[in-house]
Order: sequence, then C-alpha cells, then structure tokens
Amino acid sequence: MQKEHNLSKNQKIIFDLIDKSGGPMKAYSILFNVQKKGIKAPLQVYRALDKLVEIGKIHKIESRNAFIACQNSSCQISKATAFSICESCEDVSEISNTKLSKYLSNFADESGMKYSKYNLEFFGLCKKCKSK
Amino acid sequence: MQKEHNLSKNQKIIFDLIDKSGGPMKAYSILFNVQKKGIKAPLQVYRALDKLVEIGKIHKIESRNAFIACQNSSCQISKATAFSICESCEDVSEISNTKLSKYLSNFADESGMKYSKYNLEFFGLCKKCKSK
DNA sequence: TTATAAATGTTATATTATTACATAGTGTTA
DNA sequence: TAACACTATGTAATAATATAACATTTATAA
Repeated sequence: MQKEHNLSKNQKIIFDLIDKSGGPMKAYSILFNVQKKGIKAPLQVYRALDKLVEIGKIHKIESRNAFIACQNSSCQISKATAFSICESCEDVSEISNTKLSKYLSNFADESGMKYSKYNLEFFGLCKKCKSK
Repeated sequence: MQKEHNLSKNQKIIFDLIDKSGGPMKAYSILFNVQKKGIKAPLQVYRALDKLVEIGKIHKIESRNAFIACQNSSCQISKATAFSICESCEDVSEISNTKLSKYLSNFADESGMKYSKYNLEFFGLCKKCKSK
C-alpha cells in the first residue's frame, strides 16, 4: 500500500502548478507564478519542492535544474528515475519501462557498492524536432 | 583514431588540478585553487570546464554541480556516462561496464526518440561507509 | 492537552553560472 | 608574409540557483 500524503497548502499550490504545466519548471519561474497566491520567497518554493521530491510527487531534472510532476500514476519509483530530454525543444518526458528499471535496479558491479537509487537522463532529438 | 587535443594554458592548469585531485571538484573550489596561477575570474574557469567536458577529458556530475576527470583511459565515451556516488562521503567514481553501456546506448522505447547521449548517476553507500 | 514534529514567513546571503565587450594568440592558406 | 578565421584569454558586471538563521504557526499524535 502506498502512503497517502496530504499536501500542505504551499505544497499543493506548487504541485498543482507544475502538474498543470505538463513539463519541467524552474524554481524561480514557479516562484513568479505563485506570488499572486502569497508565496513570496525562494525558500518557500524550495521547501515545498524538497518535500514533493522526497515523497515522489515530482522529480528533479538534474541537468536542467528543473522540476517535473511524476508521470507514473503509481508515483512509487522516485528512487529510480529515467527521463528523455530533447536537446532542441527541451521537452522532457519520464520513461517508464519495466525492463529498464529492473535492469538498473538490479545493477551491481565489482565496486562493492549497493545502489539504492539512480537517475538516468537520455538526450537526443524528439520526433518533432528530428523532422524539422 | 582519437583526435589529439592540445589543451590551452588555462585548460591544462584546470585539467591537471581536477585530475590530480582524484575526485569531483566544484567550479569555485577550482577557481580558488588556480588563483595563484593567474586565473582570477569564474568565467575563465567555466570556459575551460566547458571545453574539457566537450572533448571528454572531464565529466560533470550533474547532481553535485561538480567536475571529475574522465577515468576511462580511452576518454572516448563522454556521450555515455555512468557514475556511482556515495551519499555519505560523496565519493564519486566512473562506472565503466561494457554491458551497461551497450544496454543503454542501444536503448529505445516507443517514443520515437533517438538517443544520442545519456548520463546515469547511481546513489548509495560505498563499501567504507556501509561498514561504519 | 501538551508535547512533538512539520510547515510557514521573512531577511539576508551563499553558490553556481552567464552576458557583454575588448584583446591576444594560433593555425591556415593565398 | 599577410590576411583571414578561429580559438582562447582578460575583466567587470550581473543573472540564476539555492541555503542559513531565526521567529512563529499549524498539524499530529501520545
């Protein structure tokens, strides 16, 4: 069973914004968009983002310093994330591919390290940009 | 055949520093360390870093905003990078595993996107930190 | 209900990275 | 060599991203 997280006021405002945007959003763009709702300071945004990342409602796209709503309905795999990023239009989508996630979750090498998390970012041209 | 890149003065200074450090280094820590060699401004550091990343001599650890010397003697796979990161001591090492890189380089899904690059970061506890 | 944890509000500041513009060096080729 | 293109450098200013420190309030659970 998945734990139900009751989002706080700021968390809800910020999650809804990111979710509705349908793509990655940057922290200060989020800030700008929620100022009319009373969220005035960067820290308020970052705190909500931290929490949302922690509970898996959003993910951080590390190479872009941006945040995107989790697109896996289950929202259970925040410790195993994979994204495809178009280097032309900067469109990002989350990859949910069972084989890939199994392969990576079970990956082990000779280092003696046990991996508990991973983040994978693929880069290329999306269908639209390829055909331009 | 691999193209030989003759590093410029600043590029050489900065590459040598990162390489000798044996681990990831942050841009402003690099700056601090090379000031005695006449490199005074952030931009001088970032320009050298950009070039070194471009030619594959170093890689950026995106989740840490840090740069590490390429540990694959060949230095040919800057478009296909994988790292293991210890969340306790922040030790980073580059993973060179033929199976993994083949698997990821050939990965394709239904999105119609052709991936030309990827970056994978694994997180966990290294051997040392695990046994503490 | 009281104590504990989680979230909020606010100001200031730290860290990471780029823009803009001027100058100098390197390599090619006419 | 002279002219050109290209790469790299130097410098100042500033933009973009993120956190520290402290006070207060709200939610949760014992």
